[in-house]
Amino acid sequence: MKKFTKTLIKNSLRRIFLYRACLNRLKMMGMEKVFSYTLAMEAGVSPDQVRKDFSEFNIKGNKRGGYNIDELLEKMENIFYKNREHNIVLVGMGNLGLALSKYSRFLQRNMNIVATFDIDPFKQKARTEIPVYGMDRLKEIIQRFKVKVAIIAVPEISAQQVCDDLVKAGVKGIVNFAPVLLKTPPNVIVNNVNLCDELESVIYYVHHQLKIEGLKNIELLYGDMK
Amino acid sequence: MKKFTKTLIKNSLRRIFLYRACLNRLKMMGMEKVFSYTLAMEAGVSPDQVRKDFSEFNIKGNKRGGYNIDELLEKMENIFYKNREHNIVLVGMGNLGLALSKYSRFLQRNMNIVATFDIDPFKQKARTEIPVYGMDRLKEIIQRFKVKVAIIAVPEISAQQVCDDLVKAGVKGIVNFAPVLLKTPPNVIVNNVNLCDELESVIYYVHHQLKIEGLKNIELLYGDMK
DNA sequence: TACTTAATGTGAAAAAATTCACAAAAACAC
DNA sequence: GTGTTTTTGTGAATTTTTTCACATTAAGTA
Ligand SMILES: NC(=O)c1ccc[n+]([C@@H]2O[C@H](COP(=O)([O-])OP(=O)(O)OC[C@H]3O[C@@H](n4cnc5c(N)ncnc54)[C@H](O)[C@@H]3O)[C@@H](O)[C@H]2O)c1
Ligand SMILES: NC(=O)c1ccc[n+]([C@@H]2O[C@H](COP(=O)([O-])OP(=O)(O)OC[C@H]3O[C@@H](n4cnc5c(N)ncnc54)[C@H](O)[C@@H]3O)[C@@H](O)[C@H]2O)c1
Repeated sequence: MKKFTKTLIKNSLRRIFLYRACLNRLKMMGMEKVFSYTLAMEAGVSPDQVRKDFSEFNIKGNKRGGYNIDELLEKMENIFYKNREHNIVLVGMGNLGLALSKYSRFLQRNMNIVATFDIDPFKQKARTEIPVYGMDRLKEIIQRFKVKVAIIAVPEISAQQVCDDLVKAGVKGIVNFAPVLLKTPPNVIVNNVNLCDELESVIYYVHHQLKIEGLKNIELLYGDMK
Repeated sequence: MKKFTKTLIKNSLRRIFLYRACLNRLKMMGMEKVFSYTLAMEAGVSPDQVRKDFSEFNIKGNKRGGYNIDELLEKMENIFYKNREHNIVLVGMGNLGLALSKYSRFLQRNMNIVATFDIDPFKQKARTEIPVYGMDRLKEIIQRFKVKVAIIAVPEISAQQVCDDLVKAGVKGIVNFAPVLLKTPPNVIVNNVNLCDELESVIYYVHHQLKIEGLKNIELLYGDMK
């Protein structure tokens, strides 16, 4: 039986995002070029991995000269279709939605939240500059702005309904913050962000690490018994 | 050269979180047991994968009888050390920090934000019930509550400094929302959550999908030319 | 110009993750 | 109780990802 999944995000693409973040930082620090070694150090991967990833996306550098940071960044922007503007909508203007709507980095990266929606659009209107609409205008506005990607920040219980409405209105990609797995047609991409899981996975590793450290201490006490 | 990374989160563990979310939902829908097939459908993976993952974490079911949902959930809680309470701190009470501090699901899952910190602790004090302290009390409170895990929601520019302070105070795991890669000693786990990247990766896939669909249409127009 | 050095880029090898395939166990049927 | 069916659990096979290794290229040097 084949996999059912459709939300898989390739490791190499994930790392391209990572490299870009590193490059931006290195650039800010005044650097103009990098070697795979430098970037690898910065990103926490191996230099081979960096070169292999670049190879996959057909990014070329200069033999012995490394990579020009600006050129790299530009190539990456192309990968992300960054030249174009992307219109986004956000559904659910509660605590999280409000924070996201104020997040300026989205715009810095050409992702423009053109409208937000809430079942109760009057609640947050005063606290934000982005328009807040009722759900009845979802389809109209998504189509007007040719929106293809949406953020869901409504309670768990409403998420699937909102998702269905978005898909009906023509949305093809969703970042979902509600802790449910959304059901969508196969041509609609969903990226679930589950902050509880992120926190819990850290707790998991911390406890394991502590356990391992504890065991090491025991070993130190009793010596190597192998 | 070996990898430098230390923030890798194993796929199988990620999926255990996924399975738990699915199981909770299935339970809510009134189900009491599942087969690997059912859970796989729900989680969007293959049944083999489910069984293999369970095998890795030494979770056993009943031949021909599938798995009892409650037992599964309990075993998973053990994996996550869920029986214990986990004290967490949150640094940075801006837009995102405020939303996170109000997120009730953390507590539902035994993760208790015992205190929050901000360079300007008076700003948000009125808007939240969790105490907001100045950075001068970080070490004291972390040690008093035996906090091992922290959330960073401060601006990019301050994140490394805050991270260093947390590590000095004894924190062993960090969920970082600032879009920078933090440098930590090897025994400190960092999980970076980059919401821009999550959004951009969806945009990437949507555009590729659209491109592929476009190509398919061209193929349909011209027939199979192989 | 020729020689040395330092980096990339990519097939090949190794490792890791996933899928296959089937023996073993349990439930059910008669 | 015997036979059939269904599902688990896990080694083996396969696929994917990562790492290795080195030929290739460019820069520096004398
Ligand atoms: N607050 C956080 O920090 C946080 C963190 C991670 C995940 N989440 C998740 O994000 C979602 C929102 O969390 P929140 O804390 O902002 O909750 P919230 O209750 O503050 O906000 C939810 C908003 O959605 C609106 N809403 C409800 N039903 C709707 C519908 N059918 N259509 C349109 N809008 C609707 C509500 O009016 C409200 O404004 C939840 O699923 C939550 O689990 C929140
Ligand atoms: N707002 C969002 O939705 C969002 C989304 C993704 C990521 N982020 C990231 O999360 C971080 C916070 O975002 P925000 O929108 O909440 O920003 P914000 O400016 O609203 O909040 C930052 C808070 O950190 C505090 N702070 C600044 N320096 C500090 C220091 N040295 N020690 C302690 N506290 C300090 C400030 O007083 C402020 O309250 C940023 O790094 C941002 O990139 C935010």
